[in-house]
Amino acid sequence: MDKREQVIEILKRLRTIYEPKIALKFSNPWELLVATILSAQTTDERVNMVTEKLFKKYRSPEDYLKVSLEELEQDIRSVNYYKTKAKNIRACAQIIVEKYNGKVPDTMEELLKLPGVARKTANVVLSAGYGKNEGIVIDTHVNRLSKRLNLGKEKNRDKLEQELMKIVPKDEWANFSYLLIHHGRNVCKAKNPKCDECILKDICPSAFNE
DNA sequence: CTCCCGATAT
DNA sequence: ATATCAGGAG
Repeated sequence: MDKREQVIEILKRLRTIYEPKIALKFSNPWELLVATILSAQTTDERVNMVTEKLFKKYRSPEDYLKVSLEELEQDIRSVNYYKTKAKNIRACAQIIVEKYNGKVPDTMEELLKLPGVARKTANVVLSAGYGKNEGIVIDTHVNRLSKRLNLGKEKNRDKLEQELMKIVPKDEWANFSYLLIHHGRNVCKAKNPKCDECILKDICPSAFNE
């Protein structure tokens, strides 16, 4: 079985147990951008807890500019790196209000110019926010599972993304990312993966062999 | 490579 | 106590 066929089989199986959707809660691209910035090194569950209150208090990018940086920091204090993230969210809001008329950009090029936004965050906004398949979301889970499943071996995340883009059908790029992320959180965990109950164990080179 | 620097699981 | 969590910037 070559890698392309292996990917098809993996997608088929994971689709029977997960929805290929992002777990972050949001109702527009701006909220998605904020939630994704908050999600760095933080579980989606915690981000959703924070944003549930946050999005009621701050409705638009302008609202984030009306309060002090310290107040925004306190409102997101339970996520990791809250000071850096508060600064980045504020700076994003400023740029989006001034340069983009309050609308989050919908191209990779423009998104990458925003502070605190690299390819991972940009790919999330493009795929989950605008329905565009520009690339593959490479987060800690996609990175780990790709290596365990022997789909890619590049250490550099941008190179791994290029490697995976060659073996995953383009119309499945977004689905691939979100299915692997769900599986990474629930079964194929960084520590103590549950290989015995894994739906992929018979085709995984790393099963029971960590 | 280091810094950022909270909450939770083990 | 320590590893890890939907990372990115300097």
